[in-house]
Amino acid sequence: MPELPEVETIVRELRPHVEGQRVQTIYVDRPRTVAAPPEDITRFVQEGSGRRWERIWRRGKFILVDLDNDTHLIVHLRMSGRLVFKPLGRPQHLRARFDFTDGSTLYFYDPRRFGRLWLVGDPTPVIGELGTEPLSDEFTAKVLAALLRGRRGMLKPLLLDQRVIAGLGNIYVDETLFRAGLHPQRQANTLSAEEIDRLHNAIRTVLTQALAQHGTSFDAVFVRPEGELGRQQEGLSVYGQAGLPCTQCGTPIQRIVVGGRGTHLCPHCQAR
DNA sequence: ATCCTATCCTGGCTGC
DNA sequence: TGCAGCCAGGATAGGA
Repeated sequence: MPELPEVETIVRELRPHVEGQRVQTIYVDRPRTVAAPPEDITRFVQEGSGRRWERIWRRGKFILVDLDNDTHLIVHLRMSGRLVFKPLGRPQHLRARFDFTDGSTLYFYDPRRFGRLWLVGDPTPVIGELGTEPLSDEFTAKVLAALLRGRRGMLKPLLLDQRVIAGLGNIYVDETLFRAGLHPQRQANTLSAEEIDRLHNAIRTVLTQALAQHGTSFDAVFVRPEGELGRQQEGLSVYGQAGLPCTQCGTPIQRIVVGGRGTHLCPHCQAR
């Protein structure tokens, strides 16, 4: 499940190989894979072919490629998408392929078919609603406090909302709340200044540590572009640890459902 | 604003 | 061993 650290890892590792490259041919498996132009493989292939990839970057969990004609290729991996330089998936899971003029190829695999590709003139309609970048300098405790103000819903669904903070997913929200010592079902606007500070700190620390480990390859869903795995799965405190003793206090880690999402927590360290 | 449910999908697991 | 059924999960849409 690629979240911010995984997507950032992918972008960093793709960058030296794809920036400056020109696309010769594109293959797309089925109309559904193309979000824009809507389900139009022909136009996607036509307009994307021959273009030079000027710059690759990330916003939230979206991967963006600025093309030489002022258009943009956008990729979202959703649940199970991967971008790799060598065939690293079952052939029937191949959703798209970009062949560059130097002979190299970028493969887009996605078993669950939730991932999407866009080719747009203006990326704003795709990424315009996204909230703050949690690792940017703009994301301060004060900004977080403002985001929590007036929110009467639960903390976890709020942190998962990409319009509020862009890039957190199920794994890192659970890890963040554990680190901050906060219960996922806490009402968001009831946090003290000290708790907001802890939460702000936890978000940045958890994401930074995961990034340093090149992401989490939990059940090997996430694979880096050259085939390596991330290492953060070894550093998880609560996600996927149900029944195991908490690293802080020994209490068994609990799994509950919050907002329809599997949620992992230590009932002692994260009291209500 | 918030919550809940459904939808999209398939691999992998559970239980019989 | 085989098979049916269920579930995870990012994002979005629709209804309450």
